[in-house]
Amino acid sequence: MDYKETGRGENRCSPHNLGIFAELGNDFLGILKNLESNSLNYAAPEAIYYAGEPATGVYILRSGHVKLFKTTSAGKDQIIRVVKPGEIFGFDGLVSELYNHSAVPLRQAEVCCIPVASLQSLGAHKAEVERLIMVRCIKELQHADERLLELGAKRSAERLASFLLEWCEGVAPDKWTPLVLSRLEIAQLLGLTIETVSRLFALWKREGVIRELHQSIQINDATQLKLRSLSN
Amino acid sequence: MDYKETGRGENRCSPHNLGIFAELGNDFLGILKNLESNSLNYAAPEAIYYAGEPATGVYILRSGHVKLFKTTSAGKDQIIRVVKPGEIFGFDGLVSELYNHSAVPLRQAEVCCIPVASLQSLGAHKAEVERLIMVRCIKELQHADERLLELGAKRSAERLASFLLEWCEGVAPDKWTPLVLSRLEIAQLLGLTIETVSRLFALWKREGVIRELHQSIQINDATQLKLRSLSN
DNA sequence: CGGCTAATTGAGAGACGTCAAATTTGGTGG
DNA sequence: CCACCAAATTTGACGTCTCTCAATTAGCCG
Repeated sequence: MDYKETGRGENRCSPHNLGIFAELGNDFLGILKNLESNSLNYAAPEAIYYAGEPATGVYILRSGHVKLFKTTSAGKDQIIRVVKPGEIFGFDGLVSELYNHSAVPLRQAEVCCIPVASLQSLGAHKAEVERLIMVRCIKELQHADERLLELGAKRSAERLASFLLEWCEGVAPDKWTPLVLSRLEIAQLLGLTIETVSRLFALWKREGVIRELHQSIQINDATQLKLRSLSN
Repeated sequence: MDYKETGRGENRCSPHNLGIFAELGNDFLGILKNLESNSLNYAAPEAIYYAGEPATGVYILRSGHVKLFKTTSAGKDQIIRVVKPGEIFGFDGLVSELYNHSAVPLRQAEVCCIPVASLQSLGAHKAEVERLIMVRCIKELQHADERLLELGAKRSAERLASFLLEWCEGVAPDKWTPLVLSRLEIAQLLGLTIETVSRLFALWKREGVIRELHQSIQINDATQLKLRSLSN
């Protein structure tokens, strides 16, 4: 499969796998199909959009992962959120002219792009969509609250432990979870440096709390990790 | 005026000064008046709601300030947001059972409480309200993004400088702005300690960048402060 | 196998936190 | 108006967590 810029498919989004909008039922899916929504493929280093660009589209992630981040005046990145398949992102355009953050795939991402203009012309279904977006927003706000607590009130080990637990949430203890983020990206997410993240990984691997193979991780001792995610 | 618990007025909210909902026009204000929305007064140490309580109401702040915060397992507070008059807060109930954070007035707060149940029975106006809440949410999400950048990627001086600039935003350079937060609360907002905040204040006052009198501050050298809010 | 990038590891420095004491502030009652 | 008290703030000395800088190793792809 070719995910280069030139290889990006510009097809209609199929009604399947539309994540949040699936709740709207097939009625809506039909409508959405008639919108000029495009399915787009992105590879790792290329941006879906940059902070400050005109916010023309709302995106649904269909596969892969997307990191949303802001950049300091010194060029330091802070990852705001990692988007998982089925989730929506980039809805700044519903409120403001420009995107508030940048969006880049972690490795690869297949997204469905819905122009903001299309959402305005939904007629009877507009309210439903706005309700769904409202619900999604509130949930994200709650998630942001949690992240603010992490960054503002916790130490490095607590942050990393929380992150790993969340990342591997719902995975069987003996199963491997692909760690799509590099050390740098984990550091940028947790407000730390590559080195501190690396040291904690090394320590916990030596202690047998976690395991890592290729690009995947496994939580060996969840109890211990939960312990370390708590402020003592 | 008595803001003690016992002195809390339980009147209907007048249609004036309803902040975000004002956009809905008088039509809606009439409807809102018919809802069982209560005007409530709170004084500093008493909570409007606590994290984990059933999220039964949505609030509009009519006067004063409210801090929204989460508490660590170690009892450390992180202030998520400071609510200003006209703003809405506590809309977790539209999505989840329980409040996700706690809400306490900084000094005093007059709020309008709208039961979630009432919002559900708005009929034709429900969509309008949900749209307004969606818009508000997106804006708050953008604000949260900025705060995450502050906490994750900036040093103490940069955080405090940004905060002061935002707090005094739109105030004439020779006017005083009431600093409603204590040193502790500023520290809890910025993810620092009382002492570091105090030291920075002392330094900047010595340098003549800011001034402080009673509980009010004034930015003497905005250029210098902006300089210090940027990552170097 | 070479060459590049990511990750690891070590040593040292610095920013911020912690602890404790001194000082100021604001409110209260004489 | 002043004295007094409790709480908030300031200030200092010190500790430590995390960053910084640098060198080494591991992983990956042609």
